[in-house]
Order: sequence, then structure tokens, then C-alpha cells
Amino acid sequence: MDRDEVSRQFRAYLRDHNLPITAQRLAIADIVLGSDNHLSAEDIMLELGARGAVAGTATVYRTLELLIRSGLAVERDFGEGFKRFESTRDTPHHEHLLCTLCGKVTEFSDERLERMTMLIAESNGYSRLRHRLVIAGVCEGCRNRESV
Amino acid sequence: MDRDEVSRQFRAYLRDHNLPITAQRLAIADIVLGSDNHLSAEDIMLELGARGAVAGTATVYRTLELLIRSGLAVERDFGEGFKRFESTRDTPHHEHLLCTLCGKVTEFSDERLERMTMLIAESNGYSRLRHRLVIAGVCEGCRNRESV
DNA sequence: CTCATTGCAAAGGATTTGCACTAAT
DNA sequence: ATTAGTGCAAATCCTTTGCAATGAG
Repeated sequence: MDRDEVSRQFRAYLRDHNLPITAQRLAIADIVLGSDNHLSAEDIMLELGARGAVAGTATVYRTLELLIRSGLAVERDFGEGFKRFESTRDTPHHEHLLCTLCGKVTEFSDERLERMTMLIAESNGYSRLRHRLVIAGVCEGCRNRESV
Repeated sequence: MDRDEVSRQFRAYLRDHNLPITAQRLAIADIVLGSDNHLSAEDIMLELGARGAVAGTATVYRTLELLIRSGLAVERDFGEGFKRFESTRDTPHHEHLLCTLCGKVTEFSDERLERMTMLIAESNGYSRLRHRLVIAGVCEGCRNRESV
């Protein structure tokens, strides 16, 4: 699924909901949906600047809300004090590895984990809605850099 | 491990670090270390009030930092927009189930999960430091209440 | 033309910090 | 007496909101 495709989906969402298609919305969606990274609101603002486009902070947050509501992006909280946003394009449910030194994020998914959380929830009387696993550690690159 | 014991440990920590033992510190430590719940800073302030003790917001946060540094408490972030604090007394590593309706928190631990996260980190080139799993769902009580 | 979006700036909530005052050792 | 802690209020960080100006359909 490429950039044009996700952009098309977002336009369709806006059209279906009678929401104006603005340059800002498309620029923000293009960045968030086209990126393989987990972007913060600030990352998005910087990238907008780098592309010569501009949008106010409020517009960025408001557009992010639309992307989430449309199901094209999800919000992540890694306990860093701010949120990150990630495209849902071709990624079903997955977990994250976070490097505590450089902030790098690696995704993974594990079928056993899915089953385990379901069972754990059940055995504690909870009906599971969702779960979130974050493994914090030091990535390969930082480990090598550290030992210098 | 009872209240007196944890209080004693905190005093020892303060003494060993040449830090004054103040009424505020003891009151806050008593609340955090003596509770079985995951308290927010606000919860702590309210409880202080309920006990007739008083401490400024700044003091609460500064004392929480001491409790964390001493290893007697840990900080939790359930993505609620604020942090919670939990005594480490007789609880090694464990995970959390969070009820999305009433906010109830249930703890559990799972040996297989420990091993799994270790293996997952390794196979992705990360040296694992720690991990955090939160399963969000609806607890038994809320489920029954809902179906009314 | 009409109505929603935009952007600024002000407001918001949680947490931190500067500083004069107070208390522990 | 010293030295550190306390509390207030101001400051910070991320995010949200009010409102006049602007732009999409």
C-alpha cells in the first residue's frame, strides 16, 4: 500500500463525512501515513517545515484526531511524556521494542503473546479489549556505540 | 512486611544519604508504601488531607522521587495522562490489568511472559532492560453492572 | 454565499523549578 | 549555626480550546 493509496483513503473518509479536503490535512496525512516511524506531533511539525508546508499546532492535533477516527492511524504512548502516531497501513496488531538510549522503535508481533494475554485476562475475570507490551532496552547500534 | 517495616526502611535510606527526616516525608511514604493501590499524586494529596497531614504538591513529587530512588516504590504509566505510584513491598516484577470503565487495577505475573520478552528482545538485537504489559479490558464487576 | 477549517494565543492538566522562609541535625 | 526541605507561585511541557479571519464546496 503506497502513499497514493493511503492518501486516497483519507480523501474518501473526508468526503464520506462531508469534511473539507484542505492542503494542511493532506500534508499531515501524507507525513503520518507515509512514514514507517512512530512520529510525535513535533516530528510532524518539523517534517512539514522540511517539506515547505506549514500548519499550526492545533491543526496538526486536529488532523491526527481525524486520522485516528478514520482508523488510518493509531496513537501510542510509550511513557515518554508525549504521544506518538503511527500509520495502520499493512500492520495489524503488534508490539514495540524501545531503545532507551536513542529512542529507536522496533515493531514485532507474536501469536503466542496474543493468546497469552487473552487467557490471563480471562483467568482474572476481565474481558480483554486490547493490550500493549513495550520492551525497553538498548538497541544493537547503541550497544556498540556504548562500548567505545 | 508491614507499615512500620517500610517506614523503617525509608528512614534508613534517608539517614544513609544524610537527608533530613521530615514529617512530610514520613507521611507521604506512609501513604504510598502502606497502600495496596496504584496511587496518583492527587490520590496522595487527598489521602494526606484525610489524615490531617498536609504537604505541598512540590513536596509530594519530590518525596516520590526519593521513594523511587530508594527502590521502595515504582512509577507506572497507564497512558491515563498522569502517573501512578506503587510500593515495591513484597511484589517482584508483575504486569497489570486495567479496567477501562472503573479504573480498577489488578496485578499478575507470568513466568512464561518473562522468558518470552527476553527472547523477543534478543532476537531483535536488543538487550532487554525491562518491559511493561498492560491489558485493558472490562472487569467482572463492571461487566455485570453493564448488562443491567 | 455558507459553513467548517485555520492559526493564533490563551487555557488546560500534570509535573518541575526558583526562591524566600522554616525546620532538621 | 548550617544545611537542606518546604510551600507558594511561576514556569514548563504537551495538548486542547475560543475566536476572528480564511478558504472549501
